[in-house]
Amino acid sequence: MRRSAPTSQDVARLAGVSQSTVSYVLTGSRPISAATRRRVEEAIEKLGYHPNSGARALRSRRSGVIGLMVPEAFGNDAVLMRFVGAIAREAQRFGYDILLVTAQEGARGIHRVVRTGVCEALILMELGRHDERVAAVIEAGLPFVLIGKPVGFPNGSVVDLDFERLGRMVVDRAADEGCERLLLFGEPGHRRHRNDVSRFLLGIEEQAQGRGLEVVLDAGDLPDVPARARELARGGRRTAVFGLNGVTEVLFATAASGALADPELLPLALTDEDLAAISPLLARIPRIDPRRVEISELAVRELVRLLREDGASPRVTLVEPEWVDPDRAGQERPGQERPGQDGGEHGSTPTG
Amino acid sequence: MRRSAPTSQDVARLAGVSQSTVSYVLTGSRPISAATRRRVEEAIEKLGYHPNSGARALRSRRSGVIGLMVPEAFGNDAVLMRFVGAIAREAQRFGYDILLVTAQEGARGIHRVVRTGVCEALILMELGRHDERVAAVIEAGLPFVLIGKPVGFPNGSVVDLDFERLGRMVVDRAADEGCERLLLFGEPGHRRHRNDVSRFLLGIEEQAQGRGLEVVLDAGDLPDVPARARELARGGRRTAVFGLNGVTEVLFATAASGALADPELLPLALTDEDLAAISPLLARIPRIDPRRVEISELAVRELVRLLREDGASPRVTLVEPEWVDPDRAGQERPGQERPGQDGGEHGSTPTG
DNA sequence: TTGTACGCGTTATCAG
DNA sequence: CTGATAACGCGTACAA
Repeated sequence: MRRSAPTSQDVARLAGVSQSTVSYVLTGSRPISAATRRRVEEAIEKLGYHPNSGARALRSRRSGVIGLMVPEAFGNDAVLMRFVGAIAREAQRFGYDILLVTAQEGARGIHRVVRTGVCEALILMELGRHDERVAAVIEAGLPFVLIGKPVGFPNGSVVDLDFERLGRMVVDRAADEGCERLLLFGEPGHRRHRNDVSRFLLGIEEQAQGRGLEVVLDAGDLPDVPARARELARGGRRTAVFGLNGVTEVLFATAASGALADPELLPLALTDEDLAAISPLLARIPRIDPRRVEISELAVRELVRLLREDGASPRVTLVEPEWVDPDRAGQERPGQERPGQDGGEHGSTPTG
Repeated sequence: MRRSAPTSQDVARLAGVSQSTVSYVLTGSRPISAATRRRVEEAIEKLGYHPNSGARALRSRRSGVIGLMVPEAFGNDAVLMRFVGAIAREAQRFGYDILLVTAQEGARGIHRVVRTGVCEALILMELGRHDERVAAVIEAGLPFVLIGKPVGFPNGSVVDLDFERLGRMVVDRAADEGCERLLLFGEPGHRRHRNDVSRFLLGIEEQAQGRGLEVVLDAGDLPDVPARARELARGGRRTAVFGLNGVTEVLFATAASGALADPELLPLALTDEDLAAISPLLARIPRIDPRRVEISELAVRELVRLLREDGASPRVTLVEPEWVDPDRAGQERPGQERPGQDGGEHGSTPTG
C-alpha cells in the first residue's frame, strides 16, 4: 500500500509556515521573503510535492489542460501525427497538457469537456466547410484556435498553411520550368468541400489563368496515377505533377516506378519528408515544406496568448509554404528567399 | 459574459431534491425511486449539467483520465498514429479521456501526472530495454499497461504483437515458398536494443536454424535496398525480403522501382495498409497485419479491467500476427487459419 | 511580510 | 428511500 501524495499542508508543516504561504510561493501572487521562499521550495523538493490538479482546477477554474480535437480519420492519416506531436511538446513548454477529444464526439464532445471543466482551451483540426463544432466552441466561450482555415472564418484564431499561396507557388514553378500542363493527384476536385483543398484550388485556378497553364484536376485513383502521367507526357508537352497531403509520399514513390523517369514530367511534392533519404529515385523532386511543426507551435502559442493576455482578440496566422530544392549532389538546401517574404509566417491579421 | 456551468445544486433545486440525491442518481451507488430519478434526469437534461471534473477528482481521487506516454519520435513515425487513434476511441467508449504525456519528460513526467492526480492510469509505448519509466510507473502504484513487451518483463500488464512468432512466420513463409535466403531491411541488426526488434530476431534466428535459411540482417540504408536486393537475387538463389515497421510502405514502394519485379525475389511486408490499393505494383506482396487497432483496444480494455476489478492481477497478452494474402484478382482475402489459433490473441498469461 | 478562514462542487457517511 | 453534513486540497480576501 503506497501512501497518498503529499499536500500543501505537508509542505507547510515541513517548512514551518502556513498552508497559504505555500500556495503563494507557488502562484507568486503575493511577495514572499527570500528566506521563507527558500524553506518552502526545499520542502517541496524534499517531499516531491505537486499541487493536486483537481483541487487547483476546482478552486481556480483553470485545469492546465488544452483539449485537442482530432479528426475522425485520425489513425489513417499519417500526416496528423506531426501536428499532434509538435502540439504536445509545445504545450508542455508552457505548462499545459494535451487531452485528446475525438471528432467522433462532435459538438457534444466540446460541450462535455467544457462543461466538466476538463479543458480550459481548445484546438480544433480539420474543420469542414460548415462545421457544427465551430458554433459549439464559440458558444462554449473559452479560448480556442483552429488549425485549418475555413474559407471566410472571422470570429476566432486560426493558424494554417497559406494554401492559396501554395497553389500560386505550384503554378508559378510549373510555368517557370516551361510546363504547359499541371496534373493534380489525390482527387482535389472531389475534395473541394475541404477547406484546405478549396483554398488551394482557388490559388491554382487564379494563377493558372494568368500564366496560361492547363490544369488537370482529377487524375484518377492512386494506382492509376503512373499510367495517367505517362499518357499525358506522351503528348510531348512538358507536364508538372503535384499531389496534396498524406498521399504524396506514397504517390511519388509509386510514380517513381517509371513514370517519373520521363524527362517530360516535372514532379513536385508537398511533404516534410526528405525525399532523397527515402530513395535516390525521389531525389530530384523539388518539394514544398508544409511546415506542420511551425503551424502546431504557433497554434499553441496563440492559444497561450489568448489564455494569458485577457481581452486579447483573435488572430489569423497564415504560414508561408517553403520550397526545398534538391541540388546536384542530391543533398537538400534551404529554399530561396523571394522578394517580400522572409520565409516566416506572414499575415497575422486581427479579426475579432 | 457567459454564465458559468450549472452545478449539482442547480439541478437539485430544479428537481426539488437535495444535492446529494443528484449525486446518487449520477453514481448509482444507492437505490433511487423511479419518480425522483426521472425528475433529476430531466433537470440534468434541461440544464445541460455535467459534473465538474475537478471537484469529482478531488473528492473521489478518480479523474477519468488515462495518461498515454508517447515515444520521443512521436511525430516522425506514422505508425504510432494508429495506436493513438484507436486508444482514444476505445477509451472514450469506457468513459475515459486520453492525456498525452511526451516521453521527453521521462520518469519525471510520470511522477508529475501521478502526483498531481491528472491521470488515474497509464499506458506506456515503446519502452527501451532498460527503461527508467518502468520503475517509475511501478513505484507510482497506479494501474498501467505497456504496449510493447520487454524481453522478460513480469510485473505488469503488457499487450503486444507476438514478435517472436512473427519472426517464425516470416521464416516459414520464405522456406515454404522455396527461398534459400532471407533479407531483412530497416537495419534490425542495429536495432537490437529495441524490444520488438530483439524478440523478432529471436524468432527469426531460432526458426531459420531449423529451416536451413540464410539470414542477411542489415541490407544497408533505405536507398540502398533496391540495389542490394537485385544483387543478391542475381546469385540465382531465390530470396525473400522483409522489413519491420514504419519504413515498410515506403521501402516496398521504393523497391518496387524494379527490384521487386525480379521473380527470384519474394517480398513480404508488415503493414496494415492495403498495398494493392496504393499501387498495382505492390498488389502481389503478401503482408502481415500488425493488428495495431486490436492491440490498442486490448490495452485499453486491460487497463479498464485493472481499474474496475480491484485486486486484479496483471496479464501479458500477445496478439497473433495475421497473413493477408493477395489473391489472383489483386483483391485481398482474410488470412488462413492455422491449427491451434483462431486469429485472435493467444497467450493471456497472468503474471503478478 | 505572514497567518486565518472560507468556499470551489463533489462524494460518502451519517441520520431519519 | 432520502436529506443534512463533513471532508477532499487549494486559492485568495481579510486580518494581523
